[in-house]
Amino acid sequence: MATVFDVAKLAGVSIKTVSRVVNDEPTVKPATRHRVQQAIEKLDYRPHSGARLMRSSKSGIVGMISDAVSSAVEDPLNAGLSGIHIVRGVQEACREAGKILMIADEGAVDDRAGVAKLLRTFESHRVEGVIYAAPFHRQVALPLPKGLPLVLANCFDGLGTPCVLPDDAGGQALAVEHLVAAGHRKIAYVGLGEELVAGRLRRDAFRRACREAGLSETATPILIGFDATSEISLEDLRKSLAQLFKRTSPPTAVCFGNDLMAMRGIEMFERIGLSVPGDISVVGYDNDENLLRYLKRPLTTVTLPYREMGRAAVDTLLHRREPIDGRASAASQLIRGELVERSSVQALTPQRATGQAT
Amino acid sequence: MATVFDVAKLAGVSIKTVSRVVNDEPTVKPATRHRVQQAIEKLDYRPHSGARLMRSSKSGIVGMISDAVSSAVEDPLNAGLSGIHIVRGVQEACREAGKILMIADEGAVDDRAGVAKLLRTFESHRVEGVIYAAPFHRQVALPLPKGLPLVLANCFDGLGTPCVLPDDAGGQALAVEHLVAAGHRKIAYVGLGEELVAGRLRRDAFRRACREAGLSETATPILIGFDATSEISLEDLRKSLAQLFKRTSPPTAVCFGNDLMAMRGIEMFERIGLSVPGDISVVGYDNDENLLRYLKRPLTTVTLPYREMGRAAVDTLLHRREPIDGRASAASQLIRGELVERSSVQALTPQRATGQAT
DNA sequence: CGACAAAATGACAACATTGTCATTTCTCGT
DNA sequence: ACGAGAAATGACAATGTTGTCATTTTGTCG
Repeated sequence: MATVFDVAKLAGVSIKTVSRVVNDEPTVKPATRHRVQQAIEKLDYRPHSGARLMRSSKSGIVGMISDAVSSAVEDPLNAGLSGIHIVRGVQEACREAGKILMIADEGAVDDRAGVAKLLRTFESHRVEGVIYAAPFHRQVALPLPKGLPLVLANCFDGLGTPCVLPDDAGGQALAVEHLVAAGHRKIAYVGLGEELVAGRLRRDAFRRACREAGLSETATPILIGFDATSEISLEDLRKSLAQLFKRTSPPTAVCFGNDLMAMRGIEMFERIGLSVPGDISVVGYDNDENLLRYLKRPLTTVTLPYREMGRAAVDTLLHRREPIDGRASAASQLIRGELVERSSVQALTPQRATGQAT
Repeated sequence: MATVFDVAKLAGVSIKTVSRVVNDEPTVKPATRHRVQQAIEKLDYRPHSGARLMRSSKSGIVGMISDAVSSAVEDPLNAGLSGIHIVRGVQEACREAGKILMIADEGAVDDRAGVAKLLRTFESHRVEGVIYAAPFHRQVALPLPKGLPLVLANCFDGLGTPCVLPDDAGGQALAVEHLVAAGHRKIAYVGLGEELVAGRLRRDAFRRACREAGLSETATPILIGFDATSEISLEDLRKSLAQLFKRTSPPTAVCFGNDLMAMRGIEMFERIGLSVPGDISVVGYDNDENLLRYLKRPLTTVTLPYREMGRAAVDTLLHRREPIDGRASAASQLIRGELVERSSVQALTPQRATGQAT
């Protein structure tokens, strides 16, 4: 393969001038530049990124650790496509920043030794930074790389490593506010397990938003701890829902922990003769388009802003926003997801809403 | 960052010995090896891949061009997850071969200039080869890289570039054979558009398999040209199906062009009072697990072996199987998908099967 | 114990590029 | 036409590693 020397000789210039042309430096006469470009073309010259890296120590490569692809394939039921969306955001942002992305997907993001090994590989390639993406909002304990910027996406450690997280609390509040604005005063919450960070955050946010809207705890019952991928758990949910709607004054709306759960919930409602949104309004969470495309009833839901999170992670990595006050100030970054209105929420007529509430 | 020199000094050996330890060469005394490893550990030394590449010209990197991630995110309706599965296969195989995978996803795999640019980038990084994956079985016209092995996955050019393709014909035959073995003698085919390579291959294979099973063309009607993501097309399909089942002797089974179409078809059958598989047996194509998880009725279908194709592509790239006879002999490689039996096909009792056929 | 082969280690060049700094070539204003 | 300053170009070192070949150390056998 041709080198700068070959190009220089053919163009009748020094190797340094070739380097200047290749790197788009301004101090080259147009005529010279053109001659060099011709020579490059003719010889099919490609700059040797290795040699380049040795001098400049700017690899232009960003590393990413994610199990998005492997779990989308190997565990489609649980994983969904969340990780893919984060990867996409990272890809986009990298492209815009002119960086090349190197993704390591070993399937086992939890394996500390495995992650350490990946980090070592990345260090060998002198990547400019690493993004670690978790499949769901959680705490992690990673081996921290020595001289390598690291940004966590969809997860956090307790150690001040910069991270980008979904604003679960803000999103859940959005859902409640939307329902309240539509006139609902009796809203049930059917949530994820307590063991999930998102489960805890959203439940608390639901509670707080209801309180702020002046809804009593009796009017806003909380059912929690369901796993929509487990048949047993769904059976539990069925029973709980049945009981809930046996009340004298049942909810007019339900916030579900995620879209899959909302989908299962809607199926249950329809089976017991409740129509959505006629009899009961429903709000999901995640805005999982891959799931929603199969739903007959378009679901109003809150977006989990994975793609934006990926973008934000790259942004944080490359522009390394300086802490404005204090050092850990910008370490954790919340990304707010928006509410997507579809047709699973009905606006109650004021009379009916107040009529039932009073 | 520490270099071989630092390590050598600390361990009291020459840089060459350090290199030997790093590269696991056998001619190092255990004691020396240990000393060097200690030094490496202590200094947090990471071999500089750039410098390494300069000498050895073995980058250990495989390049891949795919729009899997971008289209899974941006166009979930059409794209599905096919590309993701290919990527997964490639990832796996790369890992097993100790190679690092560099994925370029610019979203526009059709853009020749864009692809050319990506190839240039890969060449700069001295990747050991490039895999180009198409989102569906098709012909492509790529700018061919000069000194870089290229393998096509899920696509082919007419120029003898090595490629890995799904065995659409073999798969469709499998479906027909399965139905015939279950006693079906009147089988309809509801297929993809003619403009698709897979559509043509599968239709022809269906025709051939039926002929080989001794089924007449009247008993095996072919309806073709539907697009399950288009409402208009689905309406057409509805009409065509209605007409088909008005016959005096309607089919007892239907092969659909893909799983999504099968899903829509089943919905239509149920609407007109036909139960699956009681009244009508159904076979899909693709084995798209991401879709199938939402189906109530488990669908018997033929796997599109994307993952295996990814693996095979890497295999071809790295081991570069020598042509056994002739030069283009191994250029095109067909990967057979298996039939996955679920519960959408009913075995007809022999009496009934023959009774209706005669 | 000495000789000789084998094993272990080392010295040094080469790889392809960019940074530093020096040198040459223009461009103007007089 | 000349000189000053700016613009363009070039010479050469430096980067961190591995390949080549030389040298030293170790082990073995008579």
